[in-house]
Amino acid sequence: MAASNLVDDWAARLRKEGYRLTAPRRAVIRVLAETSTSLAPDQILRRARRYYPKTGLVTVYRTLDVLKGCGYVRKMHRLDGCHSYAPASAGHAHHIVCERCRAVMEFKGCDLDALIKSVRRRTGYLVKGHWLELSGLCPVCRKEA
Amino acid sequence: MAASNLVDDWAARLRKEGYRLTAPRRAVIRVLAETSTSLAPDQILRRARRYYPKTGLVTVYRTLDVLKGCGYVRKMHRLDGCHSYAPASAGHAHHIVCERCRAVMEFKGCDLDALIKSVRRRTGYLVKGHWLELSGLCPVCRKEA
DNA sequence: TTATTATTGAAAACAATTTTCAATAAGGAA
DNA sequence: TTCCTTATTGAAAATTGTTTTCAATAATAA
Repeated sequence: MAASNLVDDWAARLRKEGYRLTAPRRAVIRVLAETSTSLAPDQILRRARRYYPKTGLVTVYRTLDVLKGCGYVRKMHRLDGCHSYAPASAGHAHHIVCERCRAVMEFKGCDLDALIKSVRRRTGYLVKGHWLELSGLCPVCRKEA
Repeated sequence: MAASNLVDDWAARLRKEGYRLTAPRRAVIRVLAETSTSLAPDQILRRARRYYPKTGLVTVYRTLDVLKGCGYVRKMHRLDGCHSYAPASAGHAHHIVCERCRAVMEFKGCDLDALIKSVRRRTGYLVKGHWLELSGLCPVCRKEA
């Protein structure tokens, strides 16, 4: 989906949920809707300031919270820290992240049913949720490697 | 594997890698080898102090680093923060965590080959790694629910 | 246009982790 | 067993990342 449509969709949802669409908030939303890489708060801030120079770091965090609540962004997890966020679409999906350039892409259909059943049998746990994130090289970095 | 054997194994490996086996370090190792739940640094500290009362928080962090490097502990990831660690065994494995009591259990055999191939086909990414963590209710909490 | 109140961002506070540095102790060599 | 080397320690300080405070501003409904 094109970023500008994403921004509009997200904006409409936030408005519907009672949030106000301020300029700084829009700037942050736009950065997140447009990105093709995972971004940490300070990166989001720097980019948002291109659209609204007075954007504050706190607004970045607050807007991330709001967007997380709506399911529009998801936190990424890495061995060296879990500080980045990537856009997420509706429904159940996961991300694959490029180890090199941080490009992210979402995919659906994790197909973990068989594994979940097997783990349940082996451990006795009732499995209610899962976290899955793939990593590797994106098409661009693959070509350069 | 019994915790005392784990402690011995871990100690021997650390010694072999040139680390010294100090009393505080042993206390931390023991806590991590014995735990059946994921533990945050401050929790580890509190327990380690039962074995060696002068243990410092910094030693907890340092020992965690060392054990992570050896593959003996793994960081757990949660929506409300990624601060906990759980024991990990050699080879490729993942954890399932109880949402209620934080009990953790490791399982092998993630069987993601088919998914990885599918994602590769769909995204063009070369998949080189993955992170998987299951959550749910452990056998004990299941019975109480 | 006015009023309400959500939102802002700088500064401060908080939370988690890492670094500094003098003191201590593990462990190897003699 | 003793001595020496140096890894390790932990309190304090510093750093990093995030949240709270609060006066000012701005979105938006009436």
